[in-house]
Amino acid sequence: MRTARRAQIIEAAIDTIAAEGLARASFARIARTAGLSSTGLISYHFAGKQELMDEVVRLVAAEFAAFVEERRDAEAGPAAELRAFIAANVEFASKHRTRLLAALDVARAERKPAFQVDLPGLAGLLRAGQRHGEFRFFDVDVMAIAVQSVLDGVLNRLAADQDADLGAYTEELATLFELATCG
Amino acid sequence: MRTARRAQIIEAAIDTIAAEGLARASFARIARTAGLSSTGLISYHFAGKQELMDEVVRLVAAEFAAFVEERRDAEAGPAAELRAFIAANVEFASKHRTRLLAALDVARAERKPAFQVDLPGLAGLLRAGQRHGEFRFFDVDVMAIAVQSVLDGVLNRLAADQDADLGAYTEELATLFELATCG
Amino acid sequence: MRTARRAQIIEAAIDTIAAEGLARASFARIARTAGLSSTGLISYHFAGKQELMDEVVRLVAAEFAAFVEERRDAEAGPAAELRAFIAANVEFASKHRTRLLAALDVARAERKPAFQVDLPGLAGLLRAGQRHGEFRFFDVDVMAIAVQSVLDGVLNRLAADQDADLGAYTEELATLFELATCG
Amino acid sequence: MRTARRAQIIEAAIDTIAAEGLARASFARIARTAGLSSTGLISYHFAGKQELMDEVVRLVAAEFAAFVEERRDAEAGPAAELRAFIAANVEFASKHRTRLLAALDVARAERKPAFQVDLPGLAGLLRAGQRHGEFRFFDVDVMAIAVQSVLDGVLNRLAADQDADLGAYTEELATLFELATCG
DNA sequence: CATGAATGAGGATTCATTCAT
DNA sequence: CATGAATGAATCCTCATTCAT
Repeated sequence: MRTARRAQIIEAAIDTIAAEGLARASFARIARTAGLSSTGLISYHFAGKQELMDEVVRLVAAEFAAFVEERRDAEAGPAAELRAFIAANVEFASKHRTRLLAALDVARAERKPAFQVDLPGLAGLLRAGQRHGEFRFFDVDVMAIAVQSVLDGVLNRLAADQDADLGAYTEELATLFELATCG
Repeated sequence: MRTARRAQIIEAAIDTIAAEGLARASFARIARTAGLSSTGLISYHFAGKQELMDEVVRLVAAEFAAFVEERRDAEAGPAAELRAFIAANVEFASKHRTRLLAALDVARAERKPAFQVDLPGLAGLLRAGQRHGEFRFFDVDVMAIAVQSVLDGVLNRLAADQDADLGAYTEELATLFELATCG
Repeated sequence: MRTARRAQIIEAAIDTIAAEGLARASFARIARTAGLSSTGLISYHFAGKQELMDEVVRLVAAEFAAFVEERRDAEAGPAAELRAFIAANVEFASKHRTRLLAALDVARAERKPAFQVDLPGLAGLLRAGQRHGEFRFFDVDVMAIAVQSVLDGVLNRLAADQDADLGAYTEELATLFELATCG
Repeated sequence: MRTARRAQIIEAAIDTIAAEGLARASFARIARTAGLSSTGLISYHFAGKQELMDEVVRLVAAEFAAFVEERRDAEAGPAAELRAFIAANVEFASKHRTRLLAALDVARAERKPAFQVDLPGLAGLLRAGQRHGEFRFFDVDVMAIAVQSVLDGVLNRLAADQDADLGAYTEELATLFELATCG
């Protein structure tokens, strides 16, 4: 099936980027990772390298969004939801380090904010908290960027130090933003 | 003079990376930017592409550190100092977007934390605040990463949207971390 | 077919080395000789220049060994066999000057004895002759080197003077070593 | 003095060729070996790389010829003189391995018989031996090439195995050619 | 669909040589 | 004389992409 091959190649691209870095993720190396005998197959299934890279970002962003969405509990109130959001982020970053790392590499190289899709949701959550009176009045966009950035930074730390204490990060960050938002 | 040419080439590298992206910052393009007649001249002045890239990061990191250092006021107390640190960061990012962007591109591609040199200083500041009783007890390393990451995120935003309101960012972030640290 | 192209490139390499010298046998010139449209094709078929050069030596050494082997007559006795060996060498050098010249160029540049593979066989022949009592007692290794070197020298002469009298060389050398070995 | 600098550069060229191989003996490396701070100086003192290489061969060939000449004893008779010639050759090769190796590398790359200058002298010696009746009638040119080639081969062996037994080689080769010439 | 050969542009780097100082 | 900067051609090699089979 067309879709299966595409998926296989995307996976190989992710693995290659994570293992060797974006700069060394050539079609040749991706094909080798995928066990394909020709780079021609990649060109056949993707319009160009750009499309393959776009798909890498798109796939991981979708997985990420789904993962986070699953762990939301809209009825728990904004503060609890923010904590859940942070926990879900750290958990995803920890469980799918490779995928996230690859997607961020690509997104950064293209100078696009990694998972733009996510930001509106996060901003909405923050705005809701302000309406409920649970959050103080801050610039929602700046706070959203802040949350996003900090989670990004944690991922980088996880990339460098695989044995970092996951639970500790979650607690520290949840507290940090609890204080920062609730004033 | 040796130093002048090296500096010129480093500047051209910075401009090229900022304008075209790290992936497209070849010796040919850097030489063109610098107005050199040959890529050979770059190789003459630098041991290899790696050295040139290292110098880009080193130069900007040094400028950045000096800029921030100048704006410190050690006698103002940790909280005020943290605020000054954040302000200096945002100001540098705003005034030297191009340079910072280029340096971060390189540092990220090498999967090295961008300006690692800075982190110890920041961590020291945070620890001092805790000793003074001005800051609550948080994990200093996580908080340092958080500050760093958020400033990183701001830079990215600045890269995308050149007209962002600088003062607003500074105020928002200063408040954010004031709350987060003082508890 | 993979093998055919490789063979074609090896042949082109041999011709180029023989015609222009090893130092000028670049991929570009080899590709031109072979009628290829790109040096990239050479890189596609060989892991690197080293591999191509190794194959040049390996191919010619194999042809040479086969040629000599065919002309051996183990039942004729060591003295006659040595003569046959010398004759085969001169004949090969004469008939395949180009190939031998190229292979020796490469082997020499790498400071490896040209056809090391051959030496053991030659040494064996000499030792057999000593056991049979047909040869006097000399240092087998030195004599092997001597035979090899003289044949090398003849090739060089043949390279410079294409019209040299083949038969005369064979006779002279056969007599020379007959006397030298039989004492 | 002009001559002194030239000599210094030639020596550096010899050392570089011997140490790194002809292919890697660039002006840059030769200048480094010589302790010069610019390759420009080499170009100033030599019309081109060709001239420098020619001088390497010329110098060593002259030293070699002088060395051999000193050890000749024209009154000892052709056979003894040939033995002395061989001994002198092996001795020179052993004492000045580096220089000889470099010169031969250059000469071979240019497909010129290494020390053509020497051959006439050797041929004369052989011819004299035939006139005296001490040598049998062989083709003088072939025998001269043979002697030369064998000594070449010995040098190569010495290059690979620095601890080879010098005296043994001399004895073996002297005997070899005594038998070969006297018949 | 898949293969592997082919293409040609572009990559960093090394080279001998020139020249102003 | 000596220096070191500059030049531009040439080096091997990798790349994404195309195409016949």
